[in-house]
Amino acid sequence: MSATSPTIRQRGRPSGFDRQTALEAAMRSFWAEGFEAASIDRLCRAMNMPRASLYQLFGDKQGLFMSALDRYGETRVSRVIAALGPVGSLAEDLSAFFDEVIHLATSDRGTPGCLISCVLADAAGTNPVFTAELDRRFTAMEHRIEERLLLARWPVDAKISASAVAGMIASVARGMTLKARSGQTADELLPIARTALMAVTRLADHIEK
Amino acid sequence: MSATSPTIRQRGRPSGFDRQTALEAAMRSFWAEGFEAASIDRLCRAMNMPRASLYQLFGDKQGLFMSALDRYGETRVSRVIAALGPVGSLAEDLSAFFDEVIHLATSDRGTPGCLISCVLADAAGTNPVFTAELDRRFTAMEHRIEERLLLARWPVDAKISASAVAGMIASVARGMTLKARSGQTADELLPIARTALMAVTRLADHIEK
DNA sequence: TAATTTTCAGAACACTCGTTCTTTAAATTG
DNA sequence: CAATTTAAAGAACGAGTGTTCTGAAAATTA
Repeated sequence: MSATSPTIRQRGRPSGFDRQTALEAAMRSFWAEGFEAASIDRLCRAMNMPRASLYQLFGDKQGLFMSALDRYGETRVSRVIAALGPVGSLAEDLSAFFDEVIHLATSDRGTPGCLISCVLADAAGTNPVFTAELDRRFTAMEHRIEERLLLARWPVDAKISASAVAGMIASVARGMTLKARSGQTADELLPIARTALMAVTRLADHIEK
Repeated sequence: MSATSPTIRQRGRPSGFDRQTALEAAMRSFWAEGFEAASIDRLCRAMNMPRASLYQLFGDKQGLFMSALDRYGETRVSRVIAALGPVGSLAEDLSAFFDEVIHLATSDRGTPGCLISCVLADAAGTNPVFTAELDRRFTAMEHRIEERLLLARWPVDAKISASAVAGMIASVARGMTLKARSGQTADELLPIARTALMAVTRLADHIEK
């Protein structure tokens, strides 16, 4: 064991909460209720964290939400991105991508839809910090998809550009999470994914320069 | 002039607001700020309507929001639906459909995105009334698109069903309104629409039973 | 003009909001 | 065992919430 081990005891009273567990709980609260509707009172209770610690760690409600978004990106969006591989063929990876999107938006009845597409998008209406954050996360996702398309030799000078196709794929995925928010199950979303996959495949087969 | 004309004067003091104008203002407030963030105080000011009249006419905040959704459907969604025609070919009508979606979500800087996809979807997270309303409006839109596809002789027994394609088209449209919420302009959304249109066209050309 | 009816303007209400502060509790250090 | 340090628990704060109530204002009817 190293002397500078990260598990050395702090000096004062040890905290009774785990930061990651607390952040997971906050993320889920925002996801279920929305940014405005999630109250600090309920957040503290769900996080098992006293108000003082919450404000010391995250600054304010907006800061907590941003941290919750980070955790969402690291634990949820990362799985969707990872499905893009490259693992198999483009079609196989896109299919896996959509499967992950559907799983993310429907697997937990308490948190339907997507934290970014359903909650952050609402909050982005008037808050410029959230608008920028939404744009950043949307753009990052599209770049990952575009990269995967280019890796599958999508012509850079095609009439329908890889970035446009990536934008369409991302739009379908987001639209599907909205449907999940309205109570649709995974089974009901699958046909949409299959259609989008088929459409992209057909597009790839008939690229005109 | 008929004796039972709808414009006969009321008995007491006339109201100083116009119901449709007020509802338009309420709709725009919710659209910009979200359901929770839009306060009754600001709503009354924007609607030029006293609190008492608001509560008498709409019951409560939720009732006002539902009425605002109705107006949104009648004045905004109706234009998108109308573009489906049938006016020209399927491709032409779908193109017009996407044009209307883009216009709806980007034409007014103060109300980016879509009231249903960006605001109602957030509120639907925990409120079952809103969940049901979101499902109803989503389903209605998809049925209209499916009807248009069937009118263009989309085979009822196709491997990729008309309802699945309609679901995909609606998903793309909704995903585009989310992008608009993040600040994207009409020009930036157009490639997504063009790609979706091309994809559906390719799909229609290669339907396997 | 007097009585009646409806609306208006805003005070009032009971809460809840996000945030800060104070006191007590629990750990380590010397 | 003190002294110190950190966290916990929750009271406190001012502002804002959705909603209801009250008295004055403005129209019509008789």
